[in-house]
Amino acid sequence: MEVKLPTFDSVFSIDCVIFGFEAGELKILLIERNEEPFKDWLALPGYIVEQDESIDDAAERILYELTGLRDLHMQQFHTFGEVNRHPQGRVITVAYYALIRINGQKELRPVTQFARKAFWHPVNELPKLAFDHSEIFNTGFSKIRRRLNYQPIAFELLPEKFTLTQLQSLYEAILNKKLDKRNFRKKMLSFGFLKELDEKQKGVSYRAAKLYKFDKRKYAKIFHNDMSIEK
Amino acid sequence: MEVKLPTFDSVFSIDCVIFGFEAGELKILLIERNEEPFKDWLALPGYIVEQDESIDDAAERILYELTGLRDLHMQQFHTFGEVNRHPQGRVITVAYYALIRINGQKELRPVTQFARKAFWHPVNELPKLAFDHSEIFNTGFSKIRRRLNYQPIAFELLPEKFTLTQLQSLYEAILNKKLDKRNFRKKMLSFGFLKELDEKQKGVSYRAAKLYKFDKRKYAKIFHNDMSIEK
DNA sequence: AGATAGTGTGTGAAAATTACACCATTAAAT
DNA sequence: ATTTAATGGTGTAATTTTCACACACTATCT
Repeated sequence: MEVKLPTFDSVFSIDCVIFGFEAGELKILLIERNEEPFKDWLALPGYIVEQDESIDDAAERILYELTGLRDLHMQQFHTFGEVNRHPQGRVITVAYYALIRINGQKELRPVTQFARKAFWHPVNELPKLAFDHSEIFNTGFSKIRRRLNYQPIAFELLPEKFTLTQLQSLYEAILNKKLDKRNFRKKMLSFGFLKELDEKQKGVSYRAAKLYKFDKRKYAKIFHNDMSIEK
Repeated sequence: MEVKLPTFDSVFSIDCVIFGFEAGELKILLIERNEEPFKDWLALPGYIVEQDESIDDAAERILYELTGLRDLHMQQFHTFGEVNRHPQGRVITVAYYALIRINGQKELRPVTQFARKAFWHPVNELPKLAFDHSEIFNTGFSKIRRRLNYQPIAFELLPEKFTLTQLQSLYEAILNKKLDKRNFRKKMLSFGFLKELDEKQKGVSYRAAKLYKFDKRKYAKIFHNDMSIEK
């Protein structure tokens, strides 16, 4: 009964596409590799899965080790399994994405020697990346663009308190198109999950904008099941 | 320079959720296992990936070996990587789905001894399945339900020539809700990718319905980029 | 006091969605 | 020949959603 499974002489890894938003620009997290192959190249944070950890756990651990970032909600979006992805052998990779607030405080500090450094890079004008990481990035970017239409993922990229203009410019950055201000506000507010605060922006040299919060509880109530579908 | 990659002492596999539509019912393809563990249990068609084949190729091969079916367009939809999914060791599984016309002609005939037989089973009242296959099925089913809203996947389940009533009842089976006949027809026809044929249904004991075809070329023209998104 | 930069607001037209019911056609049964 | 059972096929009005569009207000800086 205790049959031993055949083993698979290959490597199983994780790559992470981590989106952030800063200064009106959408960015992703890259590392500078400190190991062959592709030493000195820029790459997505990624590494090998251990045998006794789930892939979700591995994704968290690996991102932490390479960038110092923790406790993000990462979601897998695709698995890359072509035969010749890696110059040294068969590697199968599950790609994850997350969206987070870029936060000056949280320093990006790799805790392994495998990455020399980690930093944010605008998604426009990405340089060539190691392996097939450009393809992985593109796949991930299309996924979140689509997901933006039916999931409240944008709020994970903004500070807790944000203005409607910030929210709009984030949508514009992800969708890569201009939106109409009045229609955007009307629609966002009509969802009913934005909570208007009694606070205003500070330190700006123009009329201060109202601040809003994303109200998870209301969101959950409103969209208990799904958003779309007609009769 | 030629660093050997560490090997991963684990198994990498594929499971397939194959949807078909027959007699007004949505069905999936199951096999009866002929090997431990879970010998004699019902399961999704699935097996181990070889080292020199891509995961997409593996999915095709495995489905063929277990069921005799070939040349479907399978798409991966999720990777299952919990540590204790398999009683005998670490197994990571990429799950694929496909939608196909069930066709009496094409016999389901496993070509390996690993499956005793393969057969279609209605998605309602699925029995307990081996491993975590029930969870895999559920995940896949939600995916296609969502994808139905923005991709023309339903046509893959119908014969080449179909009636609008058949199309509607398929939508109803997937979405698990009744739709309004007039609105459904109006909407479907308004897309402009259904080609009305000069033919009618035969062999029915009531008024014969017009037959339609899905016109891929027109579909591609109309939806070159994407369907949704507002301004 | 004036320049600057971004905030905040409403309406009307067009399009899409929804609700809703009856006659037409065919084959089989009588 | 007539009836029955089953499904095919069609239109309209009310409602909701989407879209296009422009200007006055406020805070700060000089």
